[in-house]
Amino acid sequence: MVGRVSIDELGELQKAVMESVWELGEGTVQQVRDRLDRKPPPAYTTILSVMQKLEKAGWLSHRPEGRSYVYVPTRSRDEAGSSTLRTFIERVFGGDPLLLFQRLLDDKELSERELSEIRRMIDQKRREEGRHG
Amino acid sequence: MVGRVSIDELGELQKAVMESVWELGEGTVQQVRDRLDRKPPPAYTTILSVMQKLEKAGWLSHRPEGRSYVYVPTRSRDEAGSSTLRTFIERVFGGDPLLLFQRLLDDKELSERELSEIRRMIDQKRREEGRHG
DNA sequence: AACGAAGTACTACAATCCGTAGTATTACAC
DNA sequence: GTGTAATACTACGGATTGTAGTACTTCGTT
Repeated sequence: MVGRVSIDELGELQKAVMESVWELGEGTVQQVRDRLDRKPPPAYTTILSVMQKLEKAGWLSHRPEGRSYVYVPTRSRDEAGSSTLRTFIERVFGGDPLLLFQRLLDDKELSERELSEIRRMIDQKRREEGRHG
Repeated sequence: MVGRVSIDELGELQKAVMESVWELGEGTVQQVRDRLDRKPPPAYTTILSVMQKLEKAGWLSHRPEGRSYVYVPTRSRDEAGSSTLRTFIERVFGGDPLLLFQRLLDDKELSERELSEIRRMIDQKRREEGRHG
């Protein structure tokens, strides 16, 4: 089952672990465990298991360092967010990003500032692409 | 457990059933079953169970009509998409729609047409809100 | 060379969810 | 009343998640 591409297909703890690893850049089981602040801190082996499963699922890889393993995300938080967004648009909006955007506009209380910010982003993007039509 | 708000928290069959009901507007178990085209069509009672669970979870309601029940979505496809988007932005982008939008821009191969379409949507929205700044 | 500490590997298990459907029951048509 | 179609109720196997124990390895220290 190496195919969990989307962040929201992860369980709560799994997601929290991934967030920690992303924040840390990379980290050992201990470091991740310390960073999570959960009511009763999960056992070391719990976090270990979760991370091993995340590795099996393709979210993490590891390298030995000293006596322990340093776990590294296979994708940046951004990349993960991207595929998550992609599959989300696929699933919920039939693959059409414009539908998503329309819903975004209709739904959210976007301030005037945010609206102009979005326009600015678009113009920026246009400049990057070297087209001004 | 009445609180599954987001479409992507549904299972595959559950989602397919919801889509069918949305497409039909409303429908009986039979109608939904006929509309799904699955390799071996699931047993009538399977669809029935699924729909009963969906009702318990708040996605459907029903009214008696003739000998059977007509199931009705509690929310339109659009409304469901909206809450799904909301929870998605919450989960994946920390609640910031601009982050989502930025990722959308970075990610997707948006054509010039789509970009101007988006600008048009924004301007439209602005007019609706009666502000032009 | 033996011991202890720290870490990993492997295994397990309860809860929950999903798909799946059988069986029992009800209600209407004839 | 008999049969048919529908619903209600119950069950169950597989998967996933969180949870962690136990056993094994490895390295530093004595």
